[in-house]
Amino acid sequence: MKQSAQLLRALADEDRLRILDLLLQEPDGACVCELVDALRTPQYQVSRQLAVLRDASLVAGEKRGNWVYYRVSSALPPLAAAVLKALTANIEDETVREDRERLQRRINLREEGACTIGYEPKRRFRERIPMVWGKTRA
Amino acid sequence: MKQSAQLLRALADEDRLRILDLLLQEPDGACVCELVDALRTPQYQVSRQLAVLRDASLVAGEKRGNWVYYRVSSALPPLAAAVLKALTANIEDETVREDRERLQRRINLREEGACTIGYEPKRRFRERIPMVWGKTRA
DNA sequence: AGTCTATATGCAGAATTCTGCATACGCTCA
DNA sequence: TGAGCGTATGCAGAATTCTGCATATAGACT
Repeated sequence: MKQSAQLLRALADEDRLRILDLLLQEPDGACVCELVDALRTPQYQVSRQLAVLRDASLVAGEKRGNWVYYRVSSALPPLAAAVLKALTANIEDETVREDRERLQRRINLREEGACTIGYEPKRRFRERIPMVWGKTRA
Repeated sequence: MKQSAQLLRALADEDRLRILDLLLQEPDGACVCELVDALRTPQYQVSRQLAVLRDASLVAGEKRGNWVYYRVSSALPPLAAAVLKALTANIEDETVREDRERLQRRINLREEGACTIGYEPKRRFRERIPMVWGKTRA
């Protein structure tokens, strides 16, 4: 019961729900800068909410080069699964729609399946990124 | 999305989950003093948590004489219904079991379906309580 | 009328959470 | 090695929530 309350607490935040919704759209993961762009929320906020979700075992992050790709945990507690299912069921939400659109646009900018651009000011494409989905170190 | 977060927020508390669990056991309602006894939590706390649940439209209260009987709202938002269903599904919880037992014992003390005793110190039975489920005034 | 009883709530101080900034960390590339 | 980048986090002040007490309110009895 106490655990359930804690779990619900981790879920009971609009930003975190938006993040989870986005990650559910991208089962293979999305990196933080992609989420930042989609949510239009400061990077440190997104990182913090991800930390909360991570502590609750709702998401997992994997580092690939400079980027960290997050995805929804494969084995969600039943309660969390029920919540997310019920959540994504009724989508008349403007915010959600826009978030998803922005994420999709951002995902389309990937090169060979990997994020290659960062944040606004310096946003320039790089040619040739050695690591693509694989580990960095040989 | 924002509404969902608010709803989850109302649910994300152990005491409130315990209350909801108890009220789900007693579809016809339980009065505050019965909940207080079952939860072994100060009366003002129970009243406050009930107020939170009431504000979230998760429970409804009806006054009968001095007593107020609460029950789970008949038309729960789908998200809340999903949460409560998932919650009451896995019951290996010691706390929940004890809560339910205490409530059941307390319910058994009712006379003609109505609560007739109050709180610990003065707990004495009264004979003849004019209002039973019905309105007080003739 | 006055008293008693069940429930609700105002309030102040404690505790927790939120917010934004600045910066730390780890990695990559020159 | 040093600069640059994506990400994480320490920190301080603001804001919110929690806690317990005391009391208010409404109804029911004498």
